[in-house]
Amino acid sequence: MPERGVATRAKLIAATQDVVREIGYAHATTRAIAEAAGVAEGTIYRHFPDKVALYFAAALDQDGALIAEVASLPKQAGEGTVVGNLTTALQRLATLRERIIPLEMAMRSDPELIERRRTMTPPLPSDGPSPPEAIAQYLGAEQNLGRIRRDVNCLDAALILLATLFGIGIGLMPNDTADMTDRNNLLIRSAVELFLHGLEP
Amino acid sequence: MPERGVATRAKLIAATQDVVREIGYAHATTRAIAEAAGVAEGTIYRHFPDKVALYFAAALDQDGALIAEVASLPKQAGEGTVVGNLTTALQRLATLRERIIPLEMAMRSDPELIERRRTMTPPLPSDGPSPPEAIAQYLGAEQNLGRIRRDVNCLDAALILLATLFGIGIGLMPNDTADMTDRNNLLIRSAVELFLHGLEP
Amino acid sequence: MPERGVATRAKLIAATQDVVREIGYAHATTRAIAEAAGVAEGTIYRHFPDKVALYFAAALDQDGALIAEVASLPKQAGEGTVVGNLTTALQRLATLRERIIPLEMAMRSDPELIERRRTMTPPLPSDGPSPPEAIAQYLGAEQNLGRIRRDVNCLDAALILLATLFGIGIGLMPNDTADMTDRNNLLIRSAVELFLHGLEP
Amino acid sequence: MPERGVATRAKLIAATQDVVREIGYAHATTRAIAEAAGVAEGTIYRHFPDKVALYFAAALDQDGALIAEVASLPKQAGEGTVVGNLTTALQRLATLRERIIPLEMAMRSDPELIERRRTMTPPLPSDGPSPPEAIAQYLGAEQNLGRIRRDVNCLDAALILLATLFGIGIGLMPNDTADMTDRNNLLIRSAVELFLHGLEP
DNA sequence: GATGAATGAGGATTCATTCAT
DNA sequence: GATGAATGAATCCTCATTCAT
Repeated sequence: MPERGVATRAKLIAATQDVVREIGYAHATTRAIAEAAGVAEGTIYRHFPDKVALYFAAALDQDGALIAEVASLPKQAGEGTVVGNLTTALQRLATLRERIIPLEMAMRSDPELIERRRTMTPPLPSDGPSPPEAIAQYLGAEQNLGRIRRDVNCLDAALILLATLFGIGIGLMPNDTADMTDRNNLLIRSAVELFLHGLEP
Repeated sequence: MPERGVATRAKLIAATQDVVREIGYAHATTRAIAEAAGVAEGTIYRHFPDKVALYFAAALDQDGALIAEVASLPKQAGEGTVVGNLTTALQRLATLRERIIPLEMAMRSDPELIERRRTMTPPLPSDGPSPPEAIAQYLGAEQNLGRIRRDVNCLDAALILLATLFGIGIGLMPNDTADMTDRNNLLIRSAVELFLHGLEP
Repeated sequence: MPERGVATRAKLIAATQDVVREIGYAHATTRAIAEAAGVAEGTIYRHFPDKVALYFAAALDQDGALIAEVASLPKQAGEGTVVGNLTTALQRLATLRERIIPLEMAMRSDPELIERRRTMTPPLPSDGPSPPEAIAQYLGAEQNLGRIRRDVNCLDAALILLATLFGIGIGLMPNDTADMTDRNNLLIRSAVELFLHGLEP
Repeated sequence: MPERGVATRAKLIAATQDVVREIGYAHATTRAIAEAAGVAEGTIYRHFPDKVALYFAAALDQDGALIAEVASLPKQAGEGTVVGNLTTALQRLATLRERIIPLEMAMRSDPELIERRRTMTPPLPSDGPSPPEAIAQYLGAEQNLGRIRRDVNCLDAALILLATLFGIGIGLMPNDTADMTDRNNLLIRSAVELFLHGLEP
């Protein structure tokens, strides 16, 4: 049975994700977040010491889900096709991160958040590989199976794949497309195919 | 020789780029910008109708330089290697955009700026292809020369390359490296090589 | 043997005195007081209608003890020395009031408390003389015994003695002394001696 | 010719003294002070870094006048009567401090202000003796002239006199008298006479 | 009696913008 | 053109108080 305030905390995290996505990090005020969560402004401070702590909770909210998602990737080495495995994994990551992309951007561009993250006690000992690690492990396993070129640095390749995913997620491209999710999933597949087959004939 | 006001305008734009990079878009106040520019706060409003206009001027400041930079790319088709041509071009873009990456992020994630950009009169009739267009043209030319696979959508490939560049520029990767520029240039080269040769054996 | 609620009430009063002394009247929040008392914030309102009532209870808490302390003073007229009798009485008052000096200051300088006190029903029919009255009575008795000059207004003298005591208690003097209580007791004795013997040769 | 904001600064200091006296230190909000000064709330922060700095400026506002007032006291040794000299000096001090007594109390009872004062850079090298020093010097000079007993510690006596003045100023006595200033001046004279002649016959 | 989550008015402070100089 | 004092709405946060448990 959930204690009295667990639901409120969850509402605040969801509201933060929604508000930052809808009106932007710079305009996501405590007032707007409280209103979206359907609680009083003061209630925020019963659950989080300050606004930045709420941002962090909202941004890291799905870290567990992300890690769980990619944890199984290395085991898939040898099954199906490399393109298929990576495309599926990246598309799932993209879906999971859709809500928090603006928060991730803020955490990477706002020096206040960067510093805070640096000095923050890590939330959990993270019982699984992070996305870049998991992808690098998967690529390494495929390398051993001969399905990936031997002269490739797997960690760099994983980072580059994720950088591409991030760039696509931000909507680097002219974003007047109606269904952004579909468009992005197509681009992710194209990107993976390009990465695998190469541009050269 | 620039008149008095022109120099002030340039100082404000440079100060905006510096301040946004150093303390973040959300914390870049008019006071901080004016101080960095060495002018009084009120002076901002002699050159720009409001703060958002200053952001735009700062963010689009180097659009001309970017366009000039990539304009020559299509003409290089057939010369040197594809990897070399793209690597050089992307590294130059990265260098030019280093100052304004945080502003670009803000312009893509802050709905206020997105809307403002939508309703803004385009600054110049854009006397050249934009970076994605130029890269797509280059890839198309190489395709005609047989140096790029025929079954590749050149515009998508260009967008994916730029998304990767953007993701790298944001510092998606653990950014504890001292010389970020060198690290990024290496990653850009790796990314281009991956894109060209593919991961598959 | 006190019931459950009586002990809680006492804890709240003691906590209020402690907290006001430690962090100041202006910063003594209900949260801090409840925490110091080891009870929940809501519990305060089970014992007092509001925070001001708690302040009053804490400030007047030792009025009974003060009155009891000075009640015996007039009877001492003629015994020992005047200096000794007054010094002992004032030092005892100082000790008793040590805990509540900041609350007394607040009750004399915060118009909200002053007004509230004015309209408050007097807590007890005051079964004894107040400190100024008791001291004045004592001085009058000594006057009759010829140990105090006849041309002295005893009530004024008592008020002045207490004003001095209050000024000393506030720590008017440079308060870097380690043991403030000892220093104050010495000053009280010096003050009484000055008052009695006079500065003139 | 006073610069643009000197008058505003003075208005803010006067308003702070008035508001703290009228509604108490704990209720003297920036809003109330700004309103009393006839300026916008934000204007406070153009002249003072924060509210505490404004309190300090208001509390120390008349330190120069106080020091100037007592500076001449030691030179009066031997002139007139000791009672007259001290009474006049103390009554003048009382008048000068009337506006700031509540602020002085706050500065002595609020740990935040005490700490701030401790770490504050002294406003001026204070080109004169402080009130306790000046009074002690005066008493010492009279001692040399034989008008004060030799076995008296002049600094302690000065501190005790000022403690009495402070206690009287706070209104330790039942403060329902209409004209508090007159009543206080009478008490000050009585206190000085008591101090000089002593209570003993 | 006791709790502590929730409240929302109010607090200090910031900030984009204006305007007299 | 340039200044910087003034503005006041808006921001983050606090706090006395209430109430369902």
